[in-house]
Amino acid sequence: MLTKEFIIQKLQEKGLRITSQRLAVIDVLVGKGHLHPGARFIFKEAKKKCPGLSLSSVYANINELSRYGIIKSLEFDGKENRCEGNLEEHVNLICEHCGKITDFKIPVSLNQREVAKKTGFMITNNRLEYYGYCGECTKRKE
Amino acid sequence: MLTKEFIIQKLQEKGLRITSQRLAVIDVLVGKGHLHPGARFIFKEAKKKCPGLSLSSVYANINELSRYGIIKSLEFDGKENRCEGNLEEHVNLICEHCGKITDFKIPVSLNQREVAKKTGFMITNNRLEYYGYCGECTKRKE
DNA sequence: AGCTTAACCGGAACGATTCCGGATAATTTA
DNA sequence: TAAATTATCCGGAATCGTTCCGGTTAAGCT
Repeated sequence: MLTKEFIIQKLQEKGLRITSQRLAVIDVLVGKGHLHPGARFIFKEAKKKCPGLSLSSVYANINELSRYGIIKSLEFDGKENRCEGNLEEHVNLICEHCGKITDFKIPVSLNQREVAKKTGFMITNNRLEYYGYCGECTKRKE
Repeated sequence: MLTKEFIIQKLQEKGLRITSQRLAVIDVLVGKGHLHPGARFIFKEAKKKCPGLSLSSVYANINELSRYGIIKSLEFDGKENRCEGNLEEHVNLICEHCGKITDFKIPVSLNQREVAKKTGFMITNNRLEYYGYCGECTKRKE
């Protein structure tokens, strides 16, 4: 699981500064109950701890964390991007109704070597998503 | 494989009109050698056969075809969306260097019932992507 | 405490997509 | 095969998330 301490350590290794804005953003990213937050949500939440925070700084921080492989940024049809801290191979279950994103560990993962052998394609990253309706929204529908 | 005739038949079933603009767009979508075209590419190509074509019509057609499940629209980080006609479950191998998208049949697919049983999530659609470098771009790099 | 410069801010710019209202043409009906 | 209906088209304006910019602030080193 992604922790504040881990991120701070990583940032210091890279020589990046630990600013109050950055800490506020990180707090939201590692905060419980709100996995996969979008930029607007991070902005709104982080502003509580850091009132002067600007939206551009939120984006700058997301990009920086993403560049160093600390988080991953997922983007969706027109909608805003969502951040994710779980870097293990998994499938994202995305609810079309409420937007909630749940991680699902893959039982069998695609063999990257097999792909490389058959196609010559060298895999560096992945994005696996199933769209549909989460348990709660399925119940509510009935 | 997606054919022009198949699409036209589907459209007629749904009571949609067969216009010259629509045909030009479909021609690009089913055209050989250019799988996964983006809106701008479709616009540019389709304009050759239908000079008066507008970009908004291209988008309208993509949306219509997508709404009826004839094609799928994939979108990427800031970049433009890409259309795909292969609706069977597969992984898209996306080259970070040249942007080429190759389909890769999945040997073992995730069991949807298993997901539903464990999480209550009802899958309706999926998006499976591996990012990296295609064979040609890997060679070129060396 | 002073220096360097990464990080910040606000607002303007960007780019893909959508929305609009009037014009056009595909299809149906007589 | 002409008239009627209305889906589709067009061009341009609007939208919206994200990025870029130039000037300012403050983190971290000496």
